[in-house]
Amino acid sequence: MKRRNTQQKQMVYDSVVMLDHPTVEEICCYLQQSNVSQSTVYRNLTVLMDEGRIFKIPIDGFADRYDFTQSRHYHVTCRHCGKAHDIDVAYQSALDQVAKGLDASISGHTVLFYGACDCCKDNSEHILTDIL
Amino acid sequence: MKRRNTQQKQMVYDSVVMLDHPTVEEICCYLQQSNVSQSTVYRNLTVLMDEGRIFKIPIDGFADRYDFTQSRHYHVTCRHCGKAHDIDVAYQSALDQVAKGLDASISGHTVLFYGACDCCKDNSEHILTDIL
DNA sequence: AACCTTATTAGGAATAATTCTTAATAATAT
DNA sequence: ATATTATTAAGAATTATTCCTAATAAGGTT
Repeated sequence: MKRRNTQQKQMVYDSVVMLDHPTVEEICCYLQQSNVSQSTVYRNLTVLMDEGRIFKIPIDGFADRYDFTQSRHYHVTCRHCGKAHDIDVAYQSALDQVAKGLDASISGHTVLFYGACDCCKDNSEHILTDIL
Repeated sequence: MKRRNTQQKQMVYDSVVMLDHPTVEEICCYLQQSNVSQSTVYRNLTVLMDEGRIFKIPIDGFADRYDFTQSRHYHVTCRHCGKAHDIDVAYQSALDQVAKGLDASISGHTVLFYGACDCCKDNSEHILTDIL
């Protein structure tokens, strides 16, 4: 089955790049004006992940988010707002080395930090009352 | 609101300890004979996470799994069978140090390795035909 | 440039996962 | 023992995701 380059697929990819670590809902909302259907968004997210052009960031208690593949980096996910933020950590290759020593054939790894992002840290009182 | 120590809550906790990184479904199945309802399982998993006694392992493409809090460790999640396996990695404190330097108040971190677990690596042909 | 072939789409139905609702129960304090 | 109220079972409701089908359009061929 040869893959086609459809406008919808490109728009889904573009929205992942354009929006900042969007959720499915945010992508759908953004593409709603372009008449891209919800199932098309889901399907193309899967396709783009298969192609390695994007990947998913699991967020505990909130909707998963998507990021496009550029330089390797990790993420902080915020317990208050559920957003993801890029961070650079020096240990990628060290952890790759660890992976080689494991009794499993590892194809990759990720590090997830969780806490309050810069934005929520400042307004933590306000945010907490919003949430609780 | 003061928390109670119910039999059901204890059974949910015990099943997370007893079963090996179970999914919600596996816990429900295990507790079915004890007449613990599904919503009680969900509710108590949330409660136990709030109390810090258990935590969730997100598994891409498969159901989330749960683990109980003991010594700090990371996990390998298998792309074939969706199971989680414990691993020890030397970088916990190094990554904690990284967290301190970040422009966010970090409360924790985790590392997720993904690939084929020992079991699936051996039977990868068989497993692949099962899946694809 | 018109024509095939067939992957992809829109739209909605179907399914699966999780949360919510309510009256009954049982854990804990008094 | 009794009272208070958090917790429960059961299932309804909601939400997220996948599946289905006829119509469309991408991209190769002439």
